[in-house]
Amino acid sequence: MTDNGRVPTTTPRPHPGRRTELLATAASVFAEHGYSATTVRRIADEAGILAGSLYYHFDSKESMLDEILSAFLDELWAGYDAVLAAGLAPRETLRALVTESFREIDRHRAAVAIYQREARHLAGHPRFGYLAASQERFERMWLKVLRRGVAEHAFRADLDVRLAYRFLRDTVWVAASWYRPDGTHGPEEIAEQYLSIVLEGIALRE
Amino acid sequence: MTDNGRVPTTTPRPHPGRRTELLATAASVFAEHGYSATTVRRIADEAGILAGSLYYHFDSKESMLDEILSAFLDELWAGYDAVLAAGLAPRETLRALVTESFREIDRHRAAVAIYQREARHLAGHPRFGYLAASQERFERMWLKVLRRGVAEHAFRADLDVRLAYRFLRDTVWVAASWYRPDGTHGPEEIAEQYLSIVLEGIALRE
Amino acid sequence: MTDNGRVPTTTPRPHPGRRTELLATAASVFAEHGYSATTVRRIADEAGILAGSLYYHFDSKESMLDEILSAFLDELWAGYDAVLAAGLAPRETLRALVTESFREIDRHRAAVAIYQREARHLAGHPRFGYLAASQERFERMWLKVLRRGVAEHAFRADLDVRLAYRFLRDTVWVAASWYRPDGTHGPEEIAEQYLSIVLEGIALRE
Amino acid sequence: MTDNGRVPTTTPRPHPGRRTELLATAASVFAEHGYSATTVRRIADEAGILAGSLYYHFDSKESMLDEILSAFLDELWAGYDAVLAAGLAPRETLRALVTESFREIDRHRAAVAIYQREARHLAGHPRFGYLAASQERFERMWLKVLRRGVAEHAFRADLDVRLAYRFLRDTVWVAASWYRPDGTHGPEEIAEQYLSIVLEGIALRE
DNA sequence: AATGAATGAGGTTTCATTCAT
DNA sequence: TATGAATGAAACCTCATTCAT
Repeated sequence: MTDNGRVPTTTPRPHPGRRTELLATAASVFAEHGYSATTVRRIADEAGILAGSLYYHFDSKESMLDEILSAFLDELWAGYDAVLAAGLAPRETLRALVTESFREIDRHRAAVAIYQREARHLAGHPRFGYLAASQERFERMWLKVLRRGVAEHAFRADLDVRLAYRFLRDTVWVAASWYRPDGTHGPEEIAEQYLSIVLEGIALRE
Repeated sequence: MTDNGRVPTTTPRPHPGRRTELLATAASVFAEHGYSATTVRRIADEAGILAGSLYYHFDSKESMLDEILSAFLDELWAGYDAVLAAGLAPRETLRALVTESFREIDRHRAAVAIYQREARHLAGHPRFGYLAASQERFERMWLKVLRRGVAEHAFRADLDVRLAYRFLRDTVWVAASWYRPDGTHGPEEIAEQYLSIVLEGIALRE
Repeated sequence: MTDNGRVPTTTPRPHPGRRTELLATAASVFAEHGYSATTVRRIADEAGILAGSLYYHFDSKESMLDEILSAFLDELWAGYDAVLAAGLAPRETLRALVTESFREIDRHRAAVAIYQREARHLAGHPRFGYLAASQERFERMWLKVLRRGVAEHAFRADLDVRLAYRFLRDTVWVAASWYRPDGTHGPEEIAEQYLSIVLEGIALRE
Repeated sequence: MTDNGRVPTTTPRPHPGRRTELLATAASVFAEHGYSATTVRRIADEAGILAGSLYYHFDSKESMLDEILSAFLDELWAGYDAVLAAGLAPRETLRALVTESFREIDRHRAAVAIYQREARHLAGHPRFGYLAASQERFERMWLKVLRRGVAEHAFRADLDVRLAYRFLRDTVWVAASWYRPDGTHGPEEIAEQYLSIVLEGIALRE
């Protein structure tokens, strides 16, 4: 057990299946080129097999996407739920949620990048209805935290909570597009710096 | 009304630019569905012509994308250059750059959205080398402003300028994905609220 | 009147029409790239107009080809008929026919090249039935000359006339693909050298 | 009949080369209709598959052409090189080269016909640079043989070697357009008759 | 005579998917 | 599990042709 609970995803575990490896490959290609610009053949090439062989493991290209996104969201919400269940004060809740988000980026960078790029467009399809549901839940969660924070004088009274919500949402997830974990900073450190800007601003206080 | 039979120039001239119209159509479809998921036929449908007819005006789907992005970047940099030429103090420069960015989002929402989604992926292609160039110039510009601001005590001394740069960059452009100008707030007002968060933070100051 | 009756085709006569100029342009493009690889736009470009404008002058691309080929064949047969009407001996008839052929190559190089390339393929189409007719007439003409020449001891008794016919036919017309009149030799001189090889062979006689 | 259940190897093996079959089909269609008038669908029809299926085997229509021509030229030069390596006298070298050429026509009729029709036009494209190279090598080879023949009194002293070269070149290859091997004469016999005309001429010797 | 814009048919190519082996 | 070959739909693009101006 490591002290931060991180398990590098590159370690191939005993063998929960070729599927998992292939999904990781698919996710990384989707993340790099976008879902619709990614050909099934490209994924197969990257995995060292032929395109047709993927269909032994998956129904379709879409179902790979589906598995990637739903697995990611499941984990994400498990993390969020744990935070929310802790019953912290607004400011601490916000810190914990942001930190948890950066941990998810660290673990599922590819999935987060795919989510960022494709969610709006996919949310319309019935198969991906859970994306829209998740977005709404996400929004409710943040608005609630922010409103409580304003009410309890943790956040500025003049805060436009809807704007702040979008600000936080974008700010956090877009990081997936540049954050590379090989660096010296772990997700918690990055989160800390983000929070410093979000909470205190960049201007010098007089 | 004129005595030489010429129609007043305010009347829509023979075609100040069918191209321009078609590019706007293309941009809005690219923005909505993503470049590679957009079919040329969809653009044509939206424009009320047949798919093949687009090729009277453009070489290829890719060249439409190219024109959209390069026209946008040209305008964007014209705006930025005007701001930089004004020689304002760091804090005011930052305000002006952010405000200018929101104005560009207002004018070229589709182009900005496309840029957001596709730039990283495109920057590799030789044809889109100017995207990479623009990104570097963008980074240099922001880092310079932020560093000067720290040096001149406009911004916090402990600011991680690289992180703040990414923060600003993402924060500003991602707004293109949700900002809708039909609302009551113009780009300047949105910019003002963003700046308030970025500069002062969301936490209540004691 | 020149002493060989040649009129350079590049001289634009008083104005028998834009048609003639355009046909010359079309012929040269067809000759260079082949009929089906030639686009109507290419012809128009070469002529300095837009593709659609060609249709003011011609019904179709095919009708341009038709005019080019039929004009060529008309002139060719006028020349051959004059030779045949002269009632020369076989050997002199052959010389005259070959010489006349080289003159036609000189005047209608493009048309000859087109004919070479496309005749076999076109002869099937009803519209180009005259090509097949011309080919048959051509064959009959040559076989007659050769047979008479054998009978009258002008040509070798062991000559395979069908093979010799093909040999002559190919040999003469293929010259259109390399013969360039800018050189120092006129068509009559080239013909003379060809005839020397055809009649006497290249081997040294002991 | 074998005791290990394996089908005797004379039975069409799994696929010694579907590619090769398809190339033969493509070559025959290209030869008949010309490269650019040939549709990929026509080739596929002739092969009994769908047009798209060709792209499992080949990159493009152009790459089929490329393979056909380069395979042909490789074989052709292997044959010529064997002849040249034999170190025969000029007259015998010429006989052997012409005979070898007719053998190639016999084996690769389609490729030769395509070469005849398209080489000049293609030699410009970078991809087909080897065509130009081959043409130059061809020319050097023939000029050398002819010049040696003149010097060694095998051929007429007054021979215009450049003209004779073109004459031979055209004469030999154009035969591909009419020569059909189903006939009673093999390529060697046709070559013999050609050589008789080329060497001795058609005129009766007094 | 010529332009500018479009049509519509059809061409080449791509690609997710299938399936016998 | 995976391959090799193919399908079939649809994508991008080309091009001869039309037509109002």
